[in-house]
Amino acid sequence: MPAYDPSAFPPFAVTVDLVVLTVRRHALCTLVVRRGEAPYQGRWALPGGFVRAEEDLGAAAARELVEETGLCAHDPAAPSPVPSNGAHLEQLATYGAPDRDPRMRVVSVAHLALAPDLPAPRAGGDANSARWAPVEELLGADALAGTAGGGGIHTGVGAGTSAGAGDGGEGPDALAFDHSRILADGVERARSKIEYSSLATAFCPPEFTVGELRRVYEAVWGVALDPRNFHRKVTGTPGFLVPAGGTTTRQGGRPAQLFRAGGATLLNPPMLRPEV
Amino acid sequence: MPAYDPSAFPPFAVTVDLVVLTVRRHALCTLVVRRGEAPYQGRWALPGGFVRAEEDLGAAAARELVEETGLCAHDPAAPSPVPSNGAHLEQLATYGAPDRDPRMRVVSVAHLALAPDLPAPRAGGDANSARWAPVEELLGADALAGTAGGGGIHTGVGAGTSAGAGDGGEGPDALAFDHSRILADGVERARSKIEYSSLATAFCPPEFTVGELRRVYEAVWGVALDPRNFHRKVTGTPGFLVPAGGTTTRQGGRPAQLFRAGGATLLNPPMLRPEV
DNA sequence: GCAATAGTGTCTATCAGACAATATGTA
DNA sequence: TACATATTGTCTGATAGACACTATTGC
Repeated sequence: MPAYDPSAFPPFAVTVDLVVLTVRRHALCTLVVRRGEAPYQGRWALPGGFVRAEEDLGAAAARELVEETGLCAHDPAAPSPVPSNGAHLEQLATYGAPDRDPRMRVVSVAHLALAPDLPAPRAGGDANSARWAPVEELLGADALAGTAGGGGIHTGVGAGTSAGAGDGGEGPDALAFDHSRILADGVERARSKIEYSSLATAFCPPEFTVGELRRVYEAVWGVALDPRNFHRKVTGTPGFLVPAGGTTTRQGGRPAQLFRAGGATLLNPPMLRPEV
Repeated sequence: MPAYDPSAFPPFAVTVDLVVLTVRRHALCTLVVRRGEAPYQGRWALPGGFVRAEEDLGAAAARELVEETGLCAHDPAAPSPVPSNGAHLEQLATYGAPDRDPRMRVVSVAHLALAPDLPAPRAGGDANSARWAPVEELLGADALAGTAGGGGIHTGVGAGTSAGAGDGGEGPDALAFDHSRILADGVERARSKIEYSSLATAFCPPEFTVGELRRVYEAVWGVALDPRNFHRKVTGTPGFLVPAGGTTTRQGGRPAQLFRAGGATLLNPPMLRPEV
């Protein structure tokens, strides 16, 4: 089989970037690393790196994830009996505007990872070069208000994906490259996907309480939910939660039942995100 | 600004592939072209091509779309008063398994296009090299049954996106490369997105009747819907449909009111897809 | 008249949203 | 005791699903 004529197509570099989300102290946070070199030297950016020559895109994202956080990616396609540990990892979208990297033509396949609250990040041991940043701080309050950008619900990355600057503003605190837009798209994906899937459990430890799960929804959506209706909804949806047996008082107050994520991945009918 | 050291990263070719969907004779159909060269010579494949050196990903997809169908892509991000003509175009997912093309490392950014029923395709004038193929014929009946594959609702392209063979079988009628999987992902995206958005109107001409819109839903979902409840739902959702003024009898029977797509893009509450 | 489609009215079961009271821990 | 959280019950409004009938065209 002859190879392509190399002059027939332009060469690209392909990278993966990671939107790693977690819930810390009632706030949705994402992992950012400080850039050590130009361009955007000293600015915060999403973690990422080059895809290797014989490496699958998902494998590259999983490798970057373990390098940055120590988290083992949990492949939702693989038949694993229980979400052992590991984070949820899925492809988000691909960003390839010609001028998104001033050095050369780079196409980045962004991935979205959801993880339980973690110890402080360790980026090569340098404590000052990686941190969990509240999403609100990076994107501005308008991003919390809901479907602000053109994103709409779900993965609706329209043709505008590669269009210009991000929603998160262009100030000196904005993320490097087009990472503000990537982050905004990832956050919107997470917000919409917890509506109709059991993905919110990916933010929780293996065993968790109904209240902890509710606080995940409240942090991701930025709203307050009625504890009674929430309890009725999640315990009444077949396959969403299965009792783990024990109780815990780690949240204070009356002991709460512990649950594990059930086998159901799709919620029907979905959780309803309050209007505004 | 120094360029990267070329030895620091492997070279990739980047392509766009198109899942162009339409509704023809009560069936969901997709555009396929016959391959003229190895590999997979003579097999049907999704249309696509290389991204040019200074070209945005969405622009490359729009260019391929107009080349293959003559359709002008309608950018949902642009503030156009009315969906003039043109098809809906959005990014779908990216496929980059190392062995997906035996000749070299190719990463393909798949896009999804939705269009009204069109005249027969014209692929360079060769009538025998392009056609509208019923999706059911390409993917098998199981794909019509609903959320068969690992896809789940929405764009939930999990980490399994780049995993091996497609759902559509490996028989001699299967599409080239991993295009069966790409098609399956695109179909699932369309099926889920018409639930909660007004995207079904992208399958209709600029002016259409409630019955025509209902037949779009029935073709895409592969189910029968109650005409009365459907009529109540779509006419009762603010901003979904606006009366165009006239009537038509092109479907036979009593004249039906004509509508245009309203400004609303998100449907709240969504259309409910019947449970199998 | 017959066939085909369009359009409307009603009943019911289900469910989301709004509300308060009690239970059981820790400080 | 004071406090914090968990857990359960009820009412009401909105709506999806099921169902039958009339309206208006072309043949």
